[in-house]
Amino acid sequence: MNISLKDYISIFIHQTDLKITNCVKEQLAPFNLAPEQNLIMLLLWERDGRTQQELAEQLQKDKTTITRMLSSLEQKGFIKRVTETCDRRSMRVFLTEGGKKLECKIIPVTEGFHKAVTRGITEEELAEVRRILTKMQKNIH
Amino acid sequence: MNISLKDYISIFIHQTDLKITNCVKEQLAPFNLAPEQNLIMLLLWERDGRTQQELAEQLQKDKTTITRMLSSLEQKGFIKRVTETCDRRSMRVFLTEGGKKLECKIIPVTEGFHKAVTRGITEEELAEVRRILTKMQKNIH
DNA sequence: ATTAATTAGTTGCTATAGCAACTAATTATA
DNA sequence: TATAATTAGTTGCTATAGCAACTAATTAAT
Repeated sequence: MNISLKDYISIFIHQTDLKITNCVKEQLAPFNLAPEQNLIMLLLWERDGRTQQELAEQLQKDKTTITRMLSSLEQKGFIKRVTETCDRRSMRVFLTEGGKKLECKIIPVTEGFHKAVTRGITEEELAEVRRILTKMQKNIH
Repeated sequence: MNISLKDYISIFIHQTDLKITNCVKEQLAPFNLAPEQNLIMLLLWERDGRTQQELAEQLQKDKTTITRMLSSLEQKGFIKRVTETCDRRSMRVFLTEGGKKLECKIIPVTEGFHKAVTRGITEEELAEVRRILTKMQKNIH
């Protein structure tokens, strides 16, 4: 990697993220789940029946991205969408049986990955990274 | 954002990256340049005539991604691709006049963004973030 | 009550991002 | 030299990611 590019912390963060995402992708592939789809499933395993709007807020993503991720998860048979009767604009997202069964297989993978990625890194160091990244996030707002 | 999701440092890094990328995207939009396309241009402004293979290595990206980014940059008229005579499998990427003219407009934007994102963050803190992120990158290999 | 504004979700567009499979060209090997 | 292996790049596929523009439904304002 070129030195002038590496000097930009933004690019360094971006490339770290890419590597992490690729690794997660690989580990989730056997379960037919993509990394971001997994985040939706994590929220639904905690509590399903959320609206798409709620999912978009919790994941801080555009609603169009959520629509498409849910379409994919629906096609895979992990979730179903039900129109809310009291507000017919809203869609509530529920787990299917297949979606529910996935939980006990995926959680160990997710936890295992987190342990692997933070190996040899102290809680203080993680807190420091969080603190500085938070500062960067605030700087661009 | 949900607490259990926020606890995963990978997700926190991912969301930081998304915010940064969106901000860069906004600043580059007036110049008809996307964030990753800008990285290719940065490399070419430094030295053009690189092969696609070289660009892929320097940006640590898949060659398919590079092919498509270059197609887009070519369509926008910023670069041109020339088949290498001594090895007709290779393509050398050169700046067009339009691509060359872009440099003096873009560099201040890039530098300005870097200054903004690192405002109030010391060199030591940046080095610490780099050190810990590097550790994470190594952990997943 | 009618109109205006807002909200939830979808579709079209573009941009990243990588894997698998492919072509074409070059190099290595038998 | 003929074949095998490698290399550079492209195309098809899927997955993220967000903006603009849209529909449909609901709520607010006149």
